[in-house]
Formats: sequence, structure tokens, C-alpha cells
Amino acid sequence: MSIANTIQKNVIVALSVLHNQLFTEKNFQINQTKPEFEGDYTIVLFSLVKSLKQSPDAIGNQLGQYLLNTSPELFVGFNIIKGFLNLSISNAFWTTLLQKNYSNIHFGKKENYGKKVMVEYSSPNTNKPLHLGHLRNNFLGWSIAEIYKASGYEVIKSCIVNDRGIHICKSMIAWQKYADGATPQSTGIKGDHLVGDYYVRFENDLKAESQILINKIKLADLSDFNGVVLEKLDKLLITLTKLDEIKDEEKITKLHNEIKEIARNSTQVIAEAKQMLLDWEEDKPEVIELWKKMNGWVYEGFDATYKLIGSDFDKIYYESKTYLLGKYIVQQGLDKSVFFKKEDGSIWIDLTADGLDEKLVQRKDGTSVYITQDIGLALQKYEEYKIDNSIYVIGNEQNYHMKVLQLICKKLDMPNADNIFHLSYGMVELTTGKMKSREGTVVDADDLVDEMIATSQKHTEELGKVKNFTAEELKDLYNTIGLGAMKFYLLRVDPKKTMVFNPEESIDFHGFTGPFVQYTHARIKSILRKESLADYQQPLASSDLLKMEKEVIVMLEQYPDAIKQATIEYNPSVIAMYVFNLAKTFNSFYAEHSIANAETTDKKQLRLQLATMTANILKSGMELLGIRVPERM
RNA sequence: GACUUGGUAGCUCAGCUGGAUAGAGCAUCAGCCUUCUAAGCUGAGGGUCAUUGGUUCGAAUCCAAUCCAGGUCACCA
Repeated sequence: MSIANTIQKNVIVALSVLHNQLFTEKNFQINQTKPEFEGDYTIVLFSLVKSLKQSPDAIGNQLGQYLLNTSPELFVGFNIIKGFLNLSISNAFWTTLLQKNYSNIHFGKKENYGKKVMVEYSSPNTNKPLHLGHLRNNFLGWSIAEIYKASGYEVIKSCIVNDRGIHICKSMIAWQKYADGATPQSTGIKGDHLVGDYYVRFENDLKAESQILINKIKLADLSDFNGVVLEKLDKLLITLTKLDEIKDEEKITKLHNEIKEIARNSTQVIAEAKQMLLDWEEDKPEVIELWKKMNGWVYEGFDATYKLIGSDFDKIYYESKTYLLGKYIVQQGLDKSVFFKKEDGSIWIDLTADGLDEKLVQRKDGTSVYITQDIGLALQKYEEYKIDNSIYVIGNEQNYHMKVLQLICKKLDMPNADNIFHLSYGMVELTTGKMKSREGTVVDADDLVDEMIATSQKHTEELGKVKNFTAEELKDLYNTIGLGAMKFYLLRVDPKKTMVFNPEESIDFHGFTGPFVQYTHARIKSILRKESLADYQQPLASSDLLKMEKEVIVMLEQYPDAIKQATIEYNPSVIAMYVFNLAKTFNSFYAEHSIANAETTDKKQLRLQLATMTANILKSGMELLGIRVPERM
């Protein structure tokens, strides 16, 4: 139990005894004492004034005295300033804590207690390479998995590969048309990038063809259209003329977008893609073969990237395999009247009673949509692993989709539908604005990682501290630092929030960064290498503590709480901030006091233990972020 | 338009289950390497916590309204 909790319990008992009534942790607040006052922890007394009808000073004096009398081993003094009761904790408590835990590399982590959680993350599309946003996703997913493990969960890391759907057909069609048999081997281009190039090629064709249609529509030439679409266009054009007269810009833009959408959907290339999707779902051999070939290239590319960034999965699901289960469940749901069929054959769910809309779950041509396979997968996960909780690491642009999915799972009476949690993270923007693939402002994951590693190499060489490293050790070090900087940079902010990626800031190795923490660790290790173990394994003779020594131990004590908070909030940034603050506190201590040349042997021993435990926790905490710490740098 | 998330120092972010004089990092300026790794340490300047009103002994934090920005509302995924 943390010291803050211990104090809380003591205060509850004390108040209950002193005032002969029941108190809970909600009746008062406990904080760390601000540095400008004497004491370690502070009880805010104002909230007690009303119910006890006594002055803050009187309540505080009574409480402080009682705590001192009943737990003299823990409390050694108190003072009251303006309604705040500041309690001083005994040095013996801190030194005992240190002595007991300094060599425990599992400090702060809990034993497995039998709960299973699945963390789904990464979930790439197999039509383009990974970019900066995927990196945030991957790092978050990995870190959440590690944090849950540390909290005693059994964790299964999973990934759903979106290897099916009309977007996949797009790159296949462009490849058929333009590639002339080009492969990653023949071109020397990484597989995922090669396929991505053809996806872009398709999008360009689509844009060009739909532009021709739009131009014709603007001239009121509707000869390319017929049926329902023609009727709709007719109506749109009439409304547009009216709007032009009253100059309602907003609505005009909206209508233009609708026309654009119709034009895109009426193009020859889209028709080809749609046909290919149908052929695909009907298992036409030539489509399946092409799909397998191109998917294979993408996986090779992804594998290389995953290996580079240190991401992996215990279970990989493929949409191409789960969509059938999804369709099956949709059929079952139809029989149970959870879903309903419209005249044209499309299948829907009515969520208007829940404040949402009607949602399509299967197209009129019988092919499945995005959510169809998600329904299948949700069930499959539970049946395969009997998991207690399911965490989805998915961008906040899909909040609505996930809300719908959860609702559908509930309506289908799926087990544990309530234990689905969408870890919704914000987009990564650039200093110049949003990333847009169409404008070529997307930051490619492979490029970025390479650049970070190159920067760490340049920086390390300039500092010239690594003369006796082997070539292999150097390579490993550059990787550790470069990736450490990048992961820390992406994980140090609250996942929920949209964040700005500043290239210059991201390669900064000073201050609130991964390399700062790594450096602190390496520096401690350097000292410990020079000291013999025997020097710091004796019991401490004295519990004298300097201010800065105590500050470090107080930080160390809070590690378990940081893990707990990160778990509850699904928030790795809690760990990043904690680890940074610990390193900072230690560095201040380090600059003021010598470890190797401490004043007495007892002091030296205390400081060696302090340094050891700090290094252990820095390593452990960074591991929760998926970041390695070097022994030397 | 509806729903939703956010607005804190020049920049990037903490703090938000109400508590003492609102904190970091970067950037700027001034110091610290004949002693354990200076990727470090110390100090200075920098704030109408979007605005207005409310609740409270006490509001960056809770409530309401307004303004601004992002996201979603597809037979795309």
C-alpha cells in the first residue's frame, strides 16, 4: 500500500475515534505538501469544519496529536498553516522502504490475478504503407499492453488486418493496368510502398475521370447518367440554381460535394473496383490470386517496419476471414429481428431509440461493410480466448463507429459487450496543419524512423563518448536512442488529445525526452559498475536523510501509484511524466552530492541503494513505454 | 445543423474526483566541467487559465451561455 493510502487510512481511523462518527476518504483531501512548507503530506481541513463545527486549527491539532501518539514510527511531527495540516513522515520509513526494495526489479508490478484482456491495435490497411498516425497507434497499443501486464492482467495483443474491401481492389486494379508485372524484387521498392503507389495511381485516375463528369454536369449535360442517379442530379441542379440566387455559400459547397460524390461513384474505374469486390467475395480464382500476391508484398513490408519499431502481436486476425462470421451473425440477427431488411435487400439496424441513426450492416448486393466484420470479430475474440476485457486502440475519428459496434454487440446479447473499451486517441497533426495523403504531406513511418536513428547517430558521434563500442553495439545504441526519442515524444501526451508533431522538437534529445531518461539511467549504471555489490548490501546504520536524498525516495515510492493511474486512465503519458520527473529529481541530487565519495560509508551505501533503485525503476518504467534503456551512452 | 472533443507562458504540453503564490520542457538571457558521463545542474524573465455569468469559505478545475478550433454524422475503411 502506498504511503498516501496508509496516511488516509490512519486519518479515517483517527477522525472516527476522535469524533465518534464514521468518516470516509471523501470527507477530506490528502496531498503532497508544497515544497515551501515543512512536512511531507497535507490534510486539507476545510471540508471537515462544517460537519465538526470546530475551527480548522482545533481539528488539525487534535488530529495531528492523535496521529503522532498512535503511529510514532510513521509520523514525527506536524504543523498547521491556514487550515492545512502538514504531516512529517519519519526518515526511518523512507530508508526502510529503500532498503527493502532497492534491488527488486519488479517493484510496483502486480502478480497475475487471472484477468484476461485483449488489446487490439495497429490494424493496418493493406493498401498503403504505415505513417506517423500508425506509429502513435502502435506505440500506444504496445504500451497499454505492457501497463496492463504490470497491473496483473494476462494480455493478448491482437491486430486486425484490413485486407479486404473496395480500397484493396483499388490498388489491384491500378497494378493490373499500369504495373506491367512490376514486383518489389524487380523494382527494389519495399512491398507496402509499391502497393501504396498503385493505390495513389488509382485515386489520381478516379479524380481525373470524375472531374470530366463534374465539368459536364456543370454544363447541365447529364447524358452519362440514368435512373435514380439522374433524378437525383436533376433535383440537385435545380436546388443549386435557386441557391445561387440567394448566395448561401455553405449550402452551395455542400451540394457541390454531393455532386462530386455522385460523379466519383459513376466513374468507370469505381465500377471496375466494385465488380472486383464482388468477384473477390465469389472467390474468382484470378482475383484471389492477384490479391494473395499483392497482400504478400505488403506483409513483407509491414513485417520489416514492425521489426524496426519493435511491435508484435500474439494473434493476427484477417478481415478476409472474419467477414464471413460477420455475415453469418447478421443473418442470425435478422432471424432474431435485431436487424431488418429493406426492399432493395440491404440489411440495417435501427438505433434511433438509442439516439443514433439507422446503420447499414450489409449492402444490397450482399457484400459486407466495415462493421460487418467487426461484429464477427468481437464475438470470435470472446469465444477463442474467453477474455474479460477488450481494448480497441483506434483513432477518435471512429468514435461513432465504435459506439455503434458496442451497441450492436449488446443488442445481440454478446457476452461481455459492456467490457469493450475504445481507447480513442487523437490525430497527429503537423506544424503546417493536418496530414493529407492527397497533398503528399503524410509523414511516412519508415522514413521517420530512419531519420530518428540517423539523428541519434550524428548526435552521439558529436559527443564522442562511445569510443570503445563495437560496430554492433553502436548500431544497437543508435536504434535504442532514436526509437526511444520517437516513442517518448508520441507517448508523452494524453492519448485522447490531438497532438502536433514538430520535426525539430521530436529530434531534440534534451529535457522532457526519452534520451534524457536513458542518459540518467546510463549514468547511474556507470557508477554502479565501479562499485562492488558488497558495498551496498549491508543494513543501513542511520536513517539520516538529506533533503535531496529524501526527494528521490519519495519519487521512487510513487511508482506503483503511477502504474495504477496509467492503468485506470489507459494513459501511458502518466508513466512518461513519472519517469521524467524521477530522472530529473535524481539528476538534481546527483549534481549536488557525490555517491562514490560520500561523507561516510553509511551515506555511500544509502546513495548506492538510491541509485540502484532509481535505475531499476527508470528501466522498468521505460519498458512500460516500449523503450529500452542503454547501459552506456 | 446534430452529436462529440478541446481552448492554460512565444511554441509543445501537465494540472481538471474544487484547496496554499497555476507547473514542466523547448526557445531567450545569466551562471556551473582539475571530483561518480555537461544528452546534465542552478538561476532569471515570460500567464486576464478563450469570454461572461453562476455555485462555494475557496474555481484553471463544477454548472450555464457565448466565441473559436478539431472530429463524426457514407451501400469508404
